Amino acid sequence: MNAKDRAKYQARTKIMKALAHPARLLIVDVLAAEGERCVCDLTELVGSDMSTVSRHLAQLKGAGIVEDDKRGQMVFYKLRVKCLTGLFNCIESVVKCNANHSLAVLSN
Amino acid sequence: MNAKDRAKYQARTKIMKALAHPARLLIVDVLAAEGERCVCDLTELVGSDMSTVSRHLAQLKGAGIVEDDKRGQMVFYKLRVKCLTGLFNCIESVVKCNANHSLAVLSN
DNA sequence: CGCATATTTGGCTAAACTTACAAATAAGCA
DNA sequence: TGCTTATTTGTAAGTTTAGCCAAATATGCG
Repeated sequence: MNAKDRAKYQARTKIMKALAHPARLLIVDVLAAEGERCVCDLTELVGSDMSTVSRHLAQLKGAGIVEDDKRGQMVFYKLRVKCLTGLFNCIESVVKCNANHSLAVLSN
Repeated sequence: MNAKDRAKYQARTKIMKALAHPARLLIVDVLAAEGERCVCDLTELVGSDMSTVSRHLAQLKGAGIVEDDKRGQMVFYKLRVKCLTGLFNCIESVVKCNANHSLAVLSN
């Protein structure tokens, strides 16, 4: 594999890693459904320390998934890309496929 | 957030984590393009120790993304789901969006 | 059976990730 | 300015992950 391909997979990996955490998936889900939210709202939603949530948001931002907008003393985050629906549909289909498979195994 | 939602995000996270590694993304890409491959082929492709590749494959299998089929002394892996294209399209659009943004920043 | 090949697993180390608390920064308001 | 609130950052501890080598397992073949 050449350097260009390696860079391609590294770039993809950064995005996948940013999404590979329950709190961050929850945040993305909420932002997709409801538009922008401040850190304080997301902190309450996630239920972790605000510093932890802030770091989760920094990671999503670093991957280019969200963008922030400071207004007054609050910082609002929103999605930067619109395609997340397709991505989650795929993940969900894997989840469902796994569930079906588990049921099939149980019924043997 | 209730227990059901928590389980939902945990299940999604498992799948995202399984895909959050350059070697595993490469493997999935190749399997999507070329169908099944044995561990030996994938080992050469990835360029790591066979034991490492075997563990990558185990993780993909554990997440329900691939399935294995032992024939003789070789084990063949193939994708278990077909939706990966949509998922990669999304990731790629984030990558491209990031690249465009970087260019825009550079040209300021 | 005895040997070679393909794959997985055990064990270990180094690196990365997650998290909370405390301290620093920034903005609004009296 | 001094105080309060919102957010980020420094730091440290605990957990997870990645990687390799060596050993175990499984299959095929003479």
